[in-house]
Amino acid sequence: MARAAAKKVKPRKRLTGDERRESILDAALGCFLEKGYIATTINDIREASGATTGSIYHFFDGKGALAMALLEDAVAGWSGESTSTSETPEAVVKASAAGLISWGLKNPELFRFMDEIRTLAVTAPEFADIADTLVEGQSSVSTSFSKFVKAKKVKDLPWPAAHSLIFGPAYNYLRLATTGRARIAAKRAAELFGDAAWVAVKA
Amino acid sequence: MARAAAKKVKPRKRLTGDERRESILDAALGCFLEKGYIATTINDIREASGATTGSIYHFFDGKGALAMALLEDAVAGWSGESTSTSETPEAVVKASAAGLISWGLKNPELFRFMDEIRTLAVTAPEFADIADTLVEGQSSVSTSFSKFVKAKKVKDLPWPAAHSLIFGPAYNYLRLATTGRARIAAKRAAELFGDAAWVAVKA
Amino acid sequence: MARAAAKKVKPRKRLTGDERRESILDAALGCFLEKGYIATTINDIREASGATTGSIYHFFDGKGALAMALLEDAVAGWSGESTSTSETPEAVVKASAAGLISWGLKNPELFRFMDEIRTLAVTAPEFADIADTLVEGQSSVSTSFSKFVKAKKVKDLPWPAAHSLIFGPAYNYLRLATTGRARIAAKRAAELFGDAAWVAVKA
Amino acid sequence: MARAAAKKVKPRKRLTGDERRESILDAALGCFLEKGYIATTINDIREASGATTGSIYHFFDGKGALAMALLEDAVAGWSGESTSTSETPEAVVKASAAGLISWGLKNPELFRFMDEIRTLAVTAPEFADIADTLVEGQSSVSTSFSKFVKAKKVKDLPWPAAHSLIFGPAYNYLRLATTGRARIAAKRAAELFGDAAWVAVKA
DNA sequence: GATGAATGAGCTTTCATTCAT
DNA sequence: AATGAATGAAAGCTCATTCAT
Repeated sequence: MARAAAKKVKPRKRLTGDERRESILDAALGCFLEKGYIATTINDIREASGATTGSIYHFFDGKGALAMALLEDAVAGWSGESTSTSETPEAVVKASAAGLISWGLKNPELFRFMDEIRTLAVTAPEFADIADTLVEGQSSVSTSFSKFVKAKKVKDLPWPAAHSLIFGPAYNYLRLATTGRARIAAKRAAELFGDAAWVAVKA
Repeated sequence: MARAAAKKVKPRKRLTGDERRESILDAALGCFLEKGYIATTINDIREASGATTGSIYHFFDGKGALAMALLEDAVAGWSGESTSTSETPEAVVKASAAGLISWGLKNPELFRFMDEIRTLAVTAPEFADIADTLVEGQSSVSTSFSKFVKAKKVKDLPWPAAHSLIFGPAYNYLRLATTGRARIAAKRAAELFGDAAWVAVKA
Repeated sequence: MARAAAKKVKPRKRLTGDERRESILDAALGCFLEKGYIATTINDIREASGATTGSIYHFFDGKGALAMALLEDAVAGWSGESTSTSETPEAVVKASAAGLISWGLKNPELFRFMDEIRTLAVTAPEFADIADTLVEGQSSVSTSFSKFVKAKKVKDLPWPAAHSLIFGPAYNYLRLATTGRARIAAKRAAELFGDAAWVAVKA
Repeated sequence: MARAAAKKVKPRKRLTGDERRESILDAALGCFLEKGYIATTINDIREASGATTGSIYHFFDGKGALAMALLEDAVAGWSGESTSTSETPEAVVKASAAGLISWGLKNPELFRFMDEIRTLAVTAPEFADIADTLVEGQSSVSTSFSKFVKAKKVKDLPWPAAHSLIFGPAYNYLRLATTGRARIAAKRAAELFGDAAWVAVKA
């Protein structure tokens, strides 16, 4: 007896290797941003990218590897935002906090994604490598800060404490803002938390 | 149709409802702290508690309900730690930040658990109810802060911003400390972040 | 640390054995009618009756036994409805079909319940005993029909065929009516299907 | 976090998608007929088909979807059997009832399956969509009947009543026959119930 | 009689990953 | 390089039934 035929497969566009790789990355990013890393399945990425399961595994070592590839870009983007034109302690500190705010408010879903991975990294071994970066952000500020301490421009604080004073408020605010619990104009927020960071650590 | 009749069973220690309930909660807490909420399975809790699957579901509606029961305790503990003896703006603000630090350093695993659930709450509907509490902490400080604003004792900031300035550094520090990235004496840390909180928001 | 106390138990009204038995039967009937036999759990009955699980099993041998107890009453009710005052072939046949309609439209949920059990009885051994009754209804009509055949008052049909001609339309109509697919005035429907039954089998 | 990597597996016969799909459908049908839809588990189907759980879910959305796929075939078979060569009222009505009988006696297990699902559909939401079709059968007869009413060829009855008079006896008889309670030669039965249907509704 | 905690096999379903084609 | 069928352990959860108290 005739049965409903298996569902028709839509012909797939032929892409070069690099294009396919990119399209998978894009799709993965979209999925991770939209529904979170955990809730995203390989199948979601397959559907969003138009690639096949096998293809995804041909290019990447799995869900974790996809996340890692994307995180590196994300961290780089955040880094770029935080660069100050001047090298004075005040400028560097302010730019660090303000940059985090600017970047986070511009990329709220990316921020949430990073926050999620950061949390997972505490227990998931696959993210152990990137955990430090996610928790502490770019390390260049750490280096600068040591110099400022020696120059007595800022309080003599261990880096974790300084990091918390500089980035903590901004990070906290982004958590509120990216989950719809706060909304100040981005510019004002960047200024506010930049100033606060400097007040908190200046000598 | 009918489920297979129960087979002969090895007799199990008979506990009263409350005892069993407690033993399940304790086991769940242990598992969540050890391997994280997501990685913990009902089976883990079953083994750790000595209860059976059915018993766990007899007392709780599932993994989420267990987490919720535990979180209420956690929030209560944090709340208790943050009470100041005085009601002056300075005392309240300092106690809030210092209390979070004290509680978190005393209960590092509980803090990590809270932090994990807070992140999950962004996407997991089962934690939507408690999300606000986890993100913003006790709301009483929010009320007090409004009064301080009217009395011109603190800066006129929207609560999300103020919350970030007061709790952000402490929260950030706890994240570093509870994952082995920082270690200052608890007392000094509480003082440091209490003072910083006050400096950040005072008028 | 204090935990939410186990939920308070509302004091239970003390009933005599017979009262308790009745209350369980009533609750079971209500549940079966409302959500169907399969979808009803012992827990549903427990909640609806106010009895405890143990109590239910003290009085009945399980879900199946509860259904059987109720079915006997149901069948009796149906039987009662179908009795004709006269014993003429026409009166008996008409009363049989009309009685089924009257009873079914008066007890639509009970009809659905019986229909459900009848279907289950095909594969579920626990209902094998009652299967015949559920499929064929009261057997007294069968006996009468044989006599009518001998008296040449009705067609000479094997009982299954006669049963189908007499009860089939009514049964079919009840299936439509009790699932919201038909609605004729009960009286008219009883007449209609009574007449049709007689036309179908009369010699 | 990550699911345990797949272990080494025993190689399984490789089938094309369609072959595997068919083998699963066949196995499901066999199980449903043998033990009933409700009593059949995915595991039963897995064992009967030789597919793995994952494979079954790869092709179908679950037990309900399997039943639906099979039902479509069943309804189609029934429909095909009921087509009359002539379009006169008498031919159409007779063919409808006789066709149901013929199809049902040829596919007794399929009829039982349909009957089971029809009953379940009353309460099971997953079958709500197909419920009407299962209860009322093919709708084309309904359309024809309206025309016959207008042409005064048949009694002026609402469709549910007409449906019951036409199909009710046949349906009832099939229920008896497919559960071993009746056995008339198929041809005679088709004639008998075809004639009865026409007598019941002709003007 | 009455209680309700305890049982645990069994259910449906998910999904990261593999690998024959 | 690409495909997608196949894998199968493991997850969360259900529920008729038992039995110590």
